[in-house]
Amino acid sequence: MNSRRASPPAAGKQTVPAAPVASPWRSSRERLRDRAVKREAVIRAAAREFNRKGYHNTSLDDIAARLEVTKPTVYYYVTSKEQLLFQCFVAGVEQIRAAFRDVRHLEVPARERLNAVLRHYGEAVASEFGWCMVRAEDQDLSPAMSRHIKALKSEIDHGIRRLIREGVQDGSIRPCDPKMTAFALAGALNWIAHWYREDQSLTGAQIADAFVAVFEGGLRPRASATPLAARGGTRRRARRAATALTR
Amino acid sequence: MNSRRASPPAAGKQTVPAAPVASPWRSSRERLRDRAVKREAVIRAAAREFNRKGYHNTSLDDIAARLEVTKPTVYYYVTSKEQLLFQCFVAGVEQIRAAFRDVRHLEVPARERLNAVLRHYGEAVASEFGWCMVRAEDQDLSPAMSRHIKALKSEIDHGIRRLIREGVQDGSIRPCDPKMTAFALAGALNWIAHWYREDQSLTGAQIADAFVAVFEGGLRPRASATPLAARGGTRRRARRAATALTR
DNA sequence: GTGGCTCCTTACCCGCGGGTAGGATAGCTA
DNA sequence: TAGCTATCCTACCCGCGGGTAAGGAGCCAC
Repeated sequence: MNSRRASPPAAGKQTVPAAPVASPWRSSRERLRDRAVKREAVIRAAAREFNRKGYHNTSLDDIAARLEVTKPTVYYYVTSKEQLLFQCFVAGVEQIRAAFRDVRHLEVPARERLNAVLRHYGEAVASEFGWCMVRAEDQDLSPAMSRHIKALKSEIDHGIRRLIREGVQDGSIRPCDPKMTAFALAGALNWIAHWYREDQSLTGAQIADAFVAVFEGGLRPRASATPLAARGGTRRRARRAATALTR
Repeated sequence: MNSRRASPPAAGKQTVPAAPVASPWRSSRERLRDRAVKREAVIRAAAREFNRKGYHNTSLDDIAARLEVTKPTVYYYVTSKEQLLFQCFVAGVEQIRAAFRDVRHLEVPARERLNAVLRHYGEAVASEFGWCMVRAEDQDLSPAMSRHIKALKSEIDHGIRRLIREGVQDGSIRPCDPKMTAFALAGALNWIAHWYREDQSLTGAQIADAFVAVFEGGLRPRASATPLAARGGTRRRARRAATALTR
């Protein structure tokens, strides 16, 4: 089930999106014949295209063209477009489930475990499967698959809530509403899939780190100042207009 | 340009989604004839359908059926499906722009102004235009409209960053990276559009309030405890397994 | 009452894209 | 050499849905 480690030939990282992704069919002469590898390549290619153009704007001809094969070949490895999306989703979500498993037995406060999960979460969302994982709409899927996906999402959601509750109990997280807090955290991370592009300067992990820092510390200053966000805090203002648009 | 205040007849809030939305064509006899009102009704109906089924899964026949008219009638008020999405987007984003205008001249610390904006932001995302505003993909739009939408989104993004910078300067917000912080905040709020349904218990404003509380305080406890998220914080753990799944 | 305008209809076009039918080719087995 | 299977192809089907053509019913001006 988790044989998703073996990546295809990988002909070096190419930032030019026009170039075809590393494809097992590359030299039509000496074709490899490992079915699983090819099937995986199909799923990866689909993920990339969905990522670039969205599910509905990607045709199976597009995906096939990327792999330098024809549409029926894609259908040889996959039964429908819907299943393709589903597989991409599962590939992405599996990374997050793995993160939960990894921290489950760490002997550190819950907040640190939560942070570790969120970091992997961010990486997964920034990965090539991020789009599919995050934006697979249940309206695009059959009821059965929709249920399946909802269950997986719910599992992750409740995993985060549980870590939050544990953190509140062991004192590493300040008291809060686990449900809404989980929504806020997951939402911020999910949203990465909407703006992140691989050719960006930051990696998924770096973004996740930055977000975790924001979540941990909060906006309000730690030291002293503004005792209760009280009324007349007008003082420091005034030089506002001057500094507004500079840098 | 901002004549978007006048809402149609509004025959009471109906939670049953099957029932048609309040429609000016309701009684086919005495039809109103104010063009702007009808056009607006078309846009609202489109927003509702996009919200329910997504852009690509909504046909113009669906929208027309909701209004109890035929497809060409819809085309009488709108030139294309794309424009429909764009109008929904603008309607939503205008609420947020209004929030920025409202706080611009308040004489309070920047953090409070930011909070006010985020509250309105959350309300807008939870509104009927939330889906369109947040999930309108530029891949679905012509280059021209895509540019337009990007510009509006960028304006909002930079508005948030500016408030954060000002907050850091006036001391109401602890030092942070404005860009990443803005991404985290906006992402969490945008994500509301993915899970919020109108028939839910919480209103958009309540959700936004809860999120703002999380952002402000942060996860780390305020008082004492865990000086620097240091190493061996294993102590309080142990009763973990017992309390994990209770409540 | 006639021309013209607004608004909405029925009936249609047509391309895109998911999905399939029915072979070819290549390699393995014997 | 024949035969079988795995893999990939060319050629096709067909429904959905965006968008249009053309006309008819009400209404107003003169």
